[in-house]
Amino acid sequence: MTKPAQITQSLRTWMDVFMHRSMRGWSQFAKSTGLSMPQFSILMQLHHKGPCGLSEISERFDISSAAASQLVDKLVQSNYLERAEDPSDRRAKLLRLSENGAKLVDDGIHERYRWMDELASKLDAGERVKVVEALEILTKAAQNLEDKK
Amino acid sequence: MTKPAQITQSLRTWMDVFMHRSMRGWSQFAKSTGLSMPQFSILMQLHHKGPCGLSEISERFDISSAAASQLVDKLVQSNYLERAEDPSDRRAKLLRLSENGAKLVDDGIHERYRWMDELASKLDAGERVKVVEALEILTKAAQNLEDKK
DNA sequence: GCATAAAGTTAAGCCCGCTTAACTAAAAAG
DNA sequence: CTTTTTAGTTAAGCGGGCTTAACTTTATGC
Repeated sequence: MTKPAQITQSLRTWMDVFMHRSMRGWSQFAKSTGLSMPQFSILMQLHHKGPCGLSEISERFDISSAAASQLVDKLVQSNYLERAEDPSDRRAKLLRLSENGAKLVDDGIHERYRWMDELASKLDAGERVKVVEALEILTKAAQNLEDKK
Repeated sequence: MTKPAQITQSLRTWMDVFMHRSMRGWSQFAKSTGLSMPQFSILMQLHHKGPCGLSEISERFDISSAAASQLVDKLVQSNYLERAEDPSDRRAKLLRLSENGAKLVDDGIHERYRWMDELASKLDAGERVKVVEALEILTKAAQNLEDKK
């Protein structure tokens, strides 16, 4: 740890470049779908965490259940979500991505990956080895950090 | 290039972890300031690209000049922005961050960096060297990619 | 069984961001 | 000097997201 500032600086610079670029692509895609950001986020969440009830939506996004219900309703009407009864609790609803919704999310994810793939294609073999190794270190450290909380 | 999938996979995994985490912190901070996302984005943009006129705002965010004018007006009234006359063109206004606005942006950036710094602190010396090297490769490649467009 | 709690829905109302349209003022073009 | 273009503001109106409040339906605690 002779130069603690170095790693900090590298991470910050990379973060700036990376955030700037990927946020741009992300919001462009969201805009192109015609969905609002909250709507889009709900689809993404359903994708990552799987089907869930409405109460989970309202908790995770920190909005009232009324707001969640309305957002979900729009997504159901746009045919991105299916809202079924939960057989184990007839009060609850089971929300899941429709075929249409799943496709949209996949497209969005693919869009986010595109730039990364392009970036990878610019690296030579030696660079790739180094990058893979470093990213595995970072990913692992990040997951440890997350788990401890 | 024996395994083209490997680097792609590493980049994607890291991206998922990284995006998830930094988006969370970012939107939490935006919320805590009481500013809307468009308002916050304008401040960030002023910080990164320096003072500019209203027309640049409307172009960069792809909104009408009326919308930009209204957003800016709120930021001026909240004392985050200064709106002065451009001495070289009396039609134009010169928008710049106020002291207050600059502080807010700095806080936001610092908040975004916090997690990265924490991450860095979990690495040992050998890992840091590798990470620094890899991030420099990536950052450089990203900047090349950007310049060519 | 009955009271209470929990899951969702619906409606009224608010603020926000955005657009179009009409306008003012200043610069540029002729 | 007059016309046109450019920079910005203001107002009306729309749709979106959010909240609170009132309500229905189903599960749970006692």
